[in-house]
Amino acid sequence: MGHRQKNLEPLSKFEWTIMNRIWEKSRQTAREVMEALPVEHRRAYTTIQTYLERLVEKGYLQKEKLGLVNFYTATVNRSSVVEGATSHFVNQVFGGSASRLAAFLLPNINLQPEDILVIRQMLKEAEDQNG
Amino acid sequence: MGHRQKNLEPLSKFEWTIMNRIWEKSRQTAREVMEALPVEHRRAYTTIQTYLERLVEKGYLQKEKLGLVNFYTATVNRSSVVEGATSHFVNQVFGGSASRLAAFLLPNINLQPEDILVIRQMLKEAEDQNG
DNA sequence: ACTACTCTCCTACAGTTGTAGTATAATAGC
DNA sequence: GCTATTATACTACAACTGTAGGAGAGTAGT
Repeated sequence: MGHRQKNLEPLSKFEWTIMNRIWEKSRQTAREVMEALPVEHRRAYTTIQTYLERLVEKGYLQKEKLGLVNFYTATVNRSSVVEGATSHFVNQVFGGSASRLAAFLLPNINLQPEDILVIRQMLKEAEDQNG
Repeated sequence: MGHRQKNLEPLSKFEWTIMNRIWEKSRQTAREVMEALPVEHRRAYTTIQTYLERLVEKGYLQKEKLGLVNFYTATVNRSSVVEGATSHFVNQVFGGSASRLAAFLLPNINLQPEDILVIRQMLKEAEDQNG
């Protein structure tokens, strides 16, 4: 499954929450991140700061100070991180077999008719590629 | 997506490794678990013991002492734990949308022709169920 | 100039995870 | 009966994760 350019420590639970926000909005301050969090993820302002700093140390974010305020931007793109996390998850839980994951998922989720169409289309493409 | 009967702490990385073995073989001793680990997961004997004890505390395993030796068995079945972990993962990484996960997976994995057949069949069933 | 606000930076601390040593008890071989 | 082996129970400890308080600096209002 593809590649990761850097060798970053995996994201923890709450770090994902933060990163998701930053990927969505690109340039963010601590306050902006904090205010965007849904109620169940509300934390003290300095807690958000701590996470942002740790994410800089881990190499996921870049910090830029404008005037008083720090602005944070992602240094890695979301899809490469998602890819790493997914393949790690598939290894851990499904012994590396993504089709076992698929087999598990499909009967358990509520697919909308349009999801089904999309997936059919992708299957077709996968098939054509393999000849 | 289904339900979990108990409210267990999530498994950590190495705990998954251990649990996978126990689910596969049912009743296991520390030594058996240890010897089954592939080279890259080799750990000291007492490390394995520590993990087994923690898994008992967390409620995933049950311990039974026969003579000197402790035997460990799973108290929860694999698929319910897998289900919990999968839905947690999907929430964290794909904002709760399993079809986004599917959309991500399909182009990135190498599906065998028979996997494709199986998935088509499951899609059909999903479709029939929704009417 | 004083006050209130808000930001950063530094420090702290408990819980979890990864890792294993040590003391002690039972057992098997000689 | 002594010795080597092996299992358990207990203890330890560093790194990482979740959480936040306090000190100090800049800024806006009065």
